[in-house]
Amino acid sequence: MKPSGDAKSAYIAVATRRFAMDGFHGTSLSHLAKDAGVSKQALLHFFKTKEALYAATLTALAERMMQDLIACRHADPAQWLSDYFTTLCQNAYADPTDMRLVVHALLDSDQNARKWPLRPYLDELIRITSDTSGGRAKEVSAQLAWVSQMIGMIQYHIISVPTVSGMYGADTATVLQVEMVKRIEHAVHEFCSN
Amino acid sequence: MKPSGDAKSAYIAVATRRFAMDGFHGTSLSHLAKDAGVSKQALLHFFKTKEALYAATLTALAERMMQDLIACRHADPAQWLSDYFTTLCQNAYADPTDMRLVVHALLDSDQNARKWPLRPYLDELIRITSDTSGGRAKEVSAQLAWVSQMIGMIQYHIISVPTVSGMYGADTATVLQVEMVKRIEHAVHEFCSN
DNA sequence: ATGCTAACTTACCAATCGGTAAGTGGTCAA
DNA sequence: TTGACCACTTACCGATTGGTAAGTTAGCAT
Repeated sequence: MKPSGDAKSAYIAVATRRFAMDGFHGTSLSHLAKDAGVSKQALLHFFKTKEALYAATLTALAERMMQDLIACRHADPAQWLSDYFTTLCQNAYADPTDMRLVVHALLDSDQNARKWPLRPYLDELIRITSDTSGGRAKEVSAQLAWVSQMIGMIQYHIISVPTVSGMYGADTATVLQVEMVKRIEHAVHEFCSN
Repeated sequence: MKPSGDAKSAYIAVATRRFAMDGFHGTSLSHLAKDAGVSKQALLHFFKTKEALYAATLTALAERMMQDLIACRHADPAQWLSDYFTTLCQNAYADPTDMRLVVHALLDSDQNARKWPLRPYLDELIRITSDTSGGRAKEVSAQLAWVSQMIGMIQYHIISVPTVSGMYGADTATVLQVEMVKRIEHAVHEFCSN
């Protein structure tokens, strides 16, 4: 028996890297096939269209994000958030793929916003936030705003690393990374103890 | 005499909108020509390649960003930053073009990072930040980190508006916008009076 | 009047795009 | 053994891509 699920998820992995690097329009089925070492139609056998493959990568991304969040679970919600955001940032330094994919998807999304798979992840983040002593004192919209701010500063920071490194040098970029993690911790602390 | 500069900047304006919407790879010369109401070769007459046109839009973008920043000049640097960041965000609600273009450029940039035209703008932002009472007490890397955080949260927030609107509804998105401006003001105040 | 140049146009190009059609070879249950 | 099915291949398709070549038209200095 051929390992059907394996091949499929292997294709998704390849597509994830490419879509994260070059975006939807910058990625062709030929490139993906070449990366995967198969013919273009091998991909189209599992995913009827390029859009379907893209959607599959976004779904897999959403599951990964949710798992990473749950993996950081902590009794103290403030500690949970602090751990999650800092590790999210640190991991992205080693591999910015997922962060880049999210931002690409945000820029693309008008057509796929309705079936956006990251909503459960966002809802969970808001729920944790509302459990903090600072979040309990605020309205839901304020919690959403804060979560949006945190995710925004991290993901934007990650995608700007190559540019910052090109503009100010690799050394400055490294120092910035250390400083950024400090700012994340500071932001969580400042929000949760308010 | 044909208005050479006018046509050229008109093409840049059209390209700016398209590139901001669909990114470099998602935009074709045919689409741009159609938008501008001329033939494809009219664009190639002024810009030898698609990349050259893209670079021109980024240069124009950088000048616009710098002008907007200078336009908010204020004797008190903290007030200057507060005014600038809030108006930047407010204007982007009406027209997110420039913010989208910056993010697209960040995702693209590996090849064009060396000649990135937004550096003077960033330098000026850092200079203003270092003039604040909070900035004076910190190292340069901390100022860069804070500026990066602020720009990141604003630009990411802007590009996520369609998605948030699709996920939580237009009403929630509107409330989020109001809340986000509050958070910007809060962040400036918190940093500058530290 | 003439020649030069800027600002275009139509015509055309090879390459690549996403996707279809029609097989091919292996594994499986019956 | 047979026949169905799965994972995949080669061959091919019209449409579109960025870009070249060769005009064409207008204004302007001489």
